[in-house]
Amino acid sequence: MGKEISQAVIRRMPRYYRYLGELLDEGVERISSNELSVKMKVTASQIRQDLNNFGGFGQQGYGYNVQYLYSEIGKILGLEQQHNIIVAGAGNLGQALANYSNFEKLGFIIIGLFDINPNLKGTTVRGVPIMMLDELEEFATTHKIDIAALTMPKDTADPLANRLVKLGIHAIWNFAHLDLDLVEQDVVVENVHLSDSLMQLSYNMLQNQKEHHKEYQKEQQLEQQKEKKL
Amino acid sequence: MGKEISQAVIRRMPRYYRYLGELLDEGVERISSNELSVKMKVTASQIRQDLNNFGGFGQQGYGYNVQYLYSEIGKILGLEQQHNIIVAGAGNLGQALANYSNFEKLGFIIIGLFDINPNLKGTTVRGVPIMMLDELEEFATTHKIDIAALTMPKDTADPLANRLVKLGIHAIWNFAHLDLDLVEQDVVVENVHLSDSLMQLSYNMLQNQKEHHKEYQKEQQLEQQKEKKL
DNA sequence: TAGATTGTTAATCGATTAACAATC
DNA sequence: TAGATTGTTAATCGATTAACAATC
Repeated sequence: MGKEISQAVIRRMPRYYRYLGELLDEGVERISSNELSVKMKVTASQIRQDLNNFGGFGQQGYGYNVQYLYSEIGKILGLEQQHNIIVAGAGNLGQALANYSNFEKLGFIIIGLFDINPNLKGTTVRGVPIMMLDELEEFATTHKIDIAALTMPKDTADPLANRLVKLGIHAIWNFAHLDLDLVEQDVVVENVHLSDSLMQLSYNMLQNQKEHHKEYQKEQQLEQQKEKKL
Repeated sequence: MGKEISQAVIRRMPRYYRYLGELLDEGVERISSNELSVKMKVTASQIRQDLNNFGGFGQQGYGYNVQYLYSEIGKILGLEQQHNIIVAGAGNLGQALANYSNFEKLGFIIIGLFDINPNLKGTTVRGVPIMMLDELEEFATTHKIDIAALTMPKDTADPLANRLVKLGIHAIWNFAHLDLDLVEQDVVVENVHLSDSLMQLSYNMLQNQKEHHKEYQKEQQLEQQKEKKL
């Protein structure tokens, strides 16, 4: 019952949320799946199908109320509750995350950074304290931690992830370039593999170039044929 | 002819590449699709299908030569050529990218950071110079730029992206939280939307909790039934 | 040669799109 | 009421898995 909603659908929800947020800012009150589909460059059918996985948020003959739909998608994505995040690894990436104020607007609050570099001990990033990793257990007893972001080198990620899970953290935002090998089940992991993303870009660049080259060759052939005819 | 290979397949290629690299480091000489499928937690069928989009890299009765397959996938992903990257936005994220040495191992070299903050002018990150955005055009005439990473605030992303495209850069690695609106076609864009990723994590956390709650309730019911019987 | 394992075709499954009756 | 647009069912398309003949 309540068959699982596919991750393909889930991945699209934040994008809907973003567009609806923009419409809200622009003061738009209502929008039809068709209008939205044009803006977002997807089919209206997909929008309606996606939304109806979660319930009927629209009204025949009217469309969707932007404010209402926006807040409903927020609820679906769990944004009405605050999420406390710790970042394991206070290197550049970790500090970049702590500095990124947009997460806060969505209710994701970074409450602490952890590292092993003693030089960082006691310093802060945008008011967020950097602590030593061996203070983690103590910190966990006095703070509610919902999500741990892993931004440390990949060779230390596995044991640390398992240590975090033991502390009761069941959501990991993994920036380390490996697939975590977790002892315990039912931990939610979201991977951000930047080099994978870069390689995908690289592949698509290459394809793009190849297509160009083909087109160029075709043009050349046509020109040669023209010349022959003259 | 040569029907397009789906992005679903492309997205998996870097992961194959990563696992093969690890096997190579471990000195493993050959591997069957079945062995690899166990390691990677995918089906052997998928591995063979994916690879055969690009050609027959294996040998019946033997499997795949790790070294060979690794290098072939590297070629497919365009890793045998160097890619020069500039980063537009030398904030924390931009600097984090410049500091991340792993990209270099894959042939992605960050050759310059650009920002509008005059305090950053003349400074460097890991030897990479930070320049002012108005020096961009000049820099482009003297350097080959393959990829531009956008890490600046989203309201400046669109015009800058179009400015980059005009300079002949046709690959954009977009970290700004919007869908770029590009005037010119045939630009390859790879989006990294960190807040989207975080929202997906949030959704999955919520689902996970709900399932737990259900299981817990079931257990409670069972216990109550037991008690009644006694 | 016999055994193993690929490459590839066929079957299944899931996701997207189209169509339209329901209804505001 | 007539027009618009949803929610939903049906049709199509694509991706994944299974099966097996080809072949090393």
